[in-house]
Amino acid sequence: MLRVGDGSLELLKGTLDVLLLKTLSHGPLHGYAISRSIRRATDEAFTVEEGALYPALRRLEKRGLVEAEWGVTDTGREARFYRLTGAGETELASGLRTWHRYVAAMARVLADGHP
Amino acid sequence: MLRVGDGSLELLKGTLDVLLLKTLSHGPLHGYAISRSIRRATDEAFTVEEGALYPALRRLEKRGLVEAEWGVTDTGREARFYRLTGAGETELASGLRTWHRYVAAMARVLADGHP
DNA sequence: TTATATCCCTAAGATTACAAGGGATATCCC
DNA sequence: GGGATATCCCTTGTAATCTTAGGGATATAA
Repeated sequence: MLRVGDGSLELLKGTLDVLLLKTLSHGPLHGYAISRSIRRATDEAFTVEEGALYPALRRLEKRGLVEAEWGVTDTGREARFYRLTGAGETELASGLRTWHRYVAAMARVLADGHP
Repeated sequence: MLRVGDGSLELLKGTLDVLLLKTLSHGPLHGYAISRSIRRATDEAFTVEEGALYPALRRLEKRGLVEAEWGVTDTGREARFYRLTGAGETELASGLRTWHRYVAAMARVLADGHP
């Protein structure tokens, strides 16, 4: 679970979607910028690999949670910008609730004295 | 991610081990009792399916984190009792730290205003 | 005798992350 | 000019681990 070399954690399968949706909730970003944003926000704890990122963005697009559009970055490069849709916002809210419930449930088990 | 019918959550792949180790840290239990303990502690939020539970216990056993032994339950039934080993305690401590770092990293992304 | 709870287990299927590639361009520095 | 680095896109293969869906057996209560 823990990667030894750097201090980065493996992503738990199922949490990437909400990370992406949340990151896009501040405004459209291209894949590379999304990855950078998450890496910086978590102080390198989360590094979103490209092999996870792009398939995940495709999944979200297919589900109608994000929309993609080609554009040009600040640095003058072609890039695909992803934008959160209305359905994406709804899913984000749901995902946040689910995550918080998950953390609460974990806390109940991991707290001492539940048997 | 969310199962609609009941209020139970799908387990994120990778969190089951620490749940099991923690549950066993209070003393030896057999599989069925472990499952029941977690279900009750989380107020039904987590239901550990048998198809996940037994393979997970085998993995932990193979890694030397738990030891198994046949015994008899309070109700007079044969059951395999799992006991946390020293290595299991160490792994539990490590798993707890990892989980807390994970939650903290998630929180930094999911909090408003990180871009 | 039927249902429910208690106990064990496996096999197939799906999902989803990582690893490891490939490709292209801009910019900085020597 | 040339090389390294950062910026951008993507796919394929692999591994891990969960859910679903079974199978089997016994005790007890209705």
